[in-house]
Amino acid sequence: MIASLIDQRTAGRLRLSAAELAFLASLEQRTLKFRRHQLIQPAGEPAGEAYVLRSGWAMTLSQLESGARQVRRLHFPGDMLAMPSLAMRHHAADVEAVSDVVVSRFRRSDFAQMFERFPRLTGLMFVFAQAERLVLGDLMAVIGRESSKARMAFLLVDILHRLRRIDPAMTNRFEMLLTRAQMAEVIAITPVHTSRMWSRMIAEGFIRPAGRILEIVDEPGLVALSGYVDRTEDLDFSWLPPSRDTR
Amino acid sequence: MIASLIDQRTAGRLRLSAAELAFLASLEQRTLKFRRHQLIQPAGEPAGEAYVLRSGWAMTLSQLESGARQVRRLHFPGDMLAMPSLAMRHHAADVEAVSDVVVSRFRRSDFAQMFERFPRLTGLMFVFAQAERLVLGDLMAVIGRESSKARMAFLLVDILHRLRRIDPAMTNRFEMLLTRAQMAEVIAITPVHTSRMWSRMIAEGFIRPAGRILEIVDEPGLVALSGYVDRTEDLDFSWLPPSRDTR
DNA sequence: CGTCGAGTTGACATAATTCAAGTAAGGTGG
DNA sequence: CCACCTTACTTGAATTATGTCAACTCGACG
Repeated sequence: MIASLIDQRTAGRLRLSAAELAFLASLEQRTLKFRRHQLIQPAGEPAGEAYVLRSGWAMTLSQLESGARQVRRLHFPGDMLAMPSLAMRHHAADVEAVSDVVVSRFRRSDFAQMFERFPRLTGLMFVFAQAERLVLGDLMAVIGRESSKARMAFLLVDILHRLRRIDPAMTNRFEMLLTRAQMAEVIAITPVHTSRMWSRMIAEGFIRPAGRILEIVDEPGLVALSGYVDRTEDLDFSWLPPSRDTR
Repeated sequence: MIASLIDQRTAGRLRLSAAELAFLASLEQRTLKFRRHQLIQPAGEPAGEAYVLRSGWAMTLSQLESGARQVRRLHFPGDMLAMPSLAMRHHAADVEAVSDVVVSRFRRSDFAQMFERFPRLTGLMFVFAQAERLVLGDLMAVIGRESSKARMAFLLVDILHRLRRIDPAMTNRFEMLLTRAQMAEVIAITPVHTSRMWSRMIAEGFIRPAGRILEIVDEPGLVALSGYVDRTEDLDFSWLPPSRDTR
C-alpha cells in the first residue's frame, strides 16, 4: 500500500529493494476499520503510533476552543496519517474518518528501525515530510489571501489531482465524499457560504455534479482561478543515498 | 549554531556525539550576508542547497499571482531555511531577509550523507520536519478561523516564545523587527488593519512598545486570546535510535 | 411514517478591506 | 548640517465579501 503509493509519487524513478518492501509491508500488518465521522486518533492521547490509510477518505483537523474546526489535511488511500505526532509525546490533532475507512496502525518503535537499517527509505520519508510542509503552506496561502471561490477551486483541483495519482485511469470525475460543511472546514469558510459558492461554480460551468459523482468540467479554469500547483511533479529523489541491498 | 539550537529544543535531553557535532559544524562553514528585504533564496531556481540562519530574522513566503504575499514561516537564529526545497528540483518559495542577516549555505549532497552515517541525527531532523508541519497547521487554523485580534496575539506570542528559547534569559521584551506590513503578511490581514489592531492591543494593555522594543505586558491574556500552544514543549526524542559513536 | 442529517435560500449584520489623505521618521546627497 | 526623498505608519470614510440567523426542502433510514 505505502509501497504502491511511493511508486506513484516517484513515478517509478525509485525502485525499492526487497528488504525495503518487506519493511514497508511490516508496517501494514493489522487492519482497523472506522465508520464515517469516527475519530481514528483523538488529539491529546499519548503518541506512539501512526497509520496508513488503506481505503476511504480521512482528515486531520484542529478543534479550536471556540468550537470551530479547521481541517489541516485531507487524506486519501496510501497516505500516512498522524505522522507529525511521531515527533510528539501526545497526538497533536484529531484524525477523523470522512467516509468508512480501513487503516493500518503501526508502532513508532517499529518505524524507528528504519533510521538504522534503511537510509534510502529514511531519505524518502524525509522528502515526503518536507513535501507535506510545502502543500500545507500552499493551502495556508490560499486560505489567507484568496477569495472563497478561489479556495473552493483549489480544493477541487487538489482532490482531483490526488485521486488521479492513485488511479491514473481516472479522468475528470470522482465521487465527492465531503459534505458542504466538511468542504467549509477545509477552506475556512462557513457551510452556508460553501453552498452558495458550490451553486455558483455549477452555474459558471466549472463543475457538474450528478448524484455523488462530481465532474470537473473546466480543470484549466479552476487551476487558473486558484493558482494550484501540483508539488508532486517537482519532487526530487535523485540525491538520496543508495539502498544497502540492491534488488 | 544548529547544535546549540538542538540543545535548546531538546532541552538537553539529547546529547550529541562528537562525530554528530562535527557533521553539523560542517554544514556551517561558509557564511553569507544579506541586507534587509533581500532575497536569500528566490523561488523557482534549481534547488540543491539549504541554509542555517545565524543571526537576524528571515521569512519564507509565497507570492501569489495577484501580487499578494503570504508568509509561511518566520525564521529566527538557529533555524534551518529552505529545508522543504531539499525535497524538490526547484526552490518552492522565496526566502527573504527581514533584517540584515548572516546565513550559512550547505549543499544537499552533503546533507544526504547524514542518512547513511548518523541515524540518530537523521531521526532528529525527521522530528523537526514533522514538528514544522504541526506549527504550520496551527498557524493555518488561526488564520482560517480566528479574528484579526487573535491572529495578532498568536503572532506576538509565537515570536516571544521562539526568541525566549534562543535566549532563556529573555523575559517579556524583544526588539520587534517586523513592519506592520510584514506582520500583516504573516497573519493574513491588510497592513491598514494591522495598524488598527496594533493600536488596540496597546490600548487594551496587552503590549507596550518603547521605540523598537516591544514589551509583552499580558502574556497569559495573549495566549488565552489566541489559543497558542508551544509545540516544542511536547517534542519527543526518546524513541530515536542511539548514535553509532557515543561520546 | 417520523426523525434527522444535509443542503438551500433570503434577509440582515459586521469584520475587514479599500481608498485616500496626511504625519512622522530615517537615510542620503549636497 | 540642512533639504529632500522614501519608507513606514496612522486615521477617517465608504465599500464589500463573508458570516449569521432562520426558515424551509429533501432524502435516507429505522
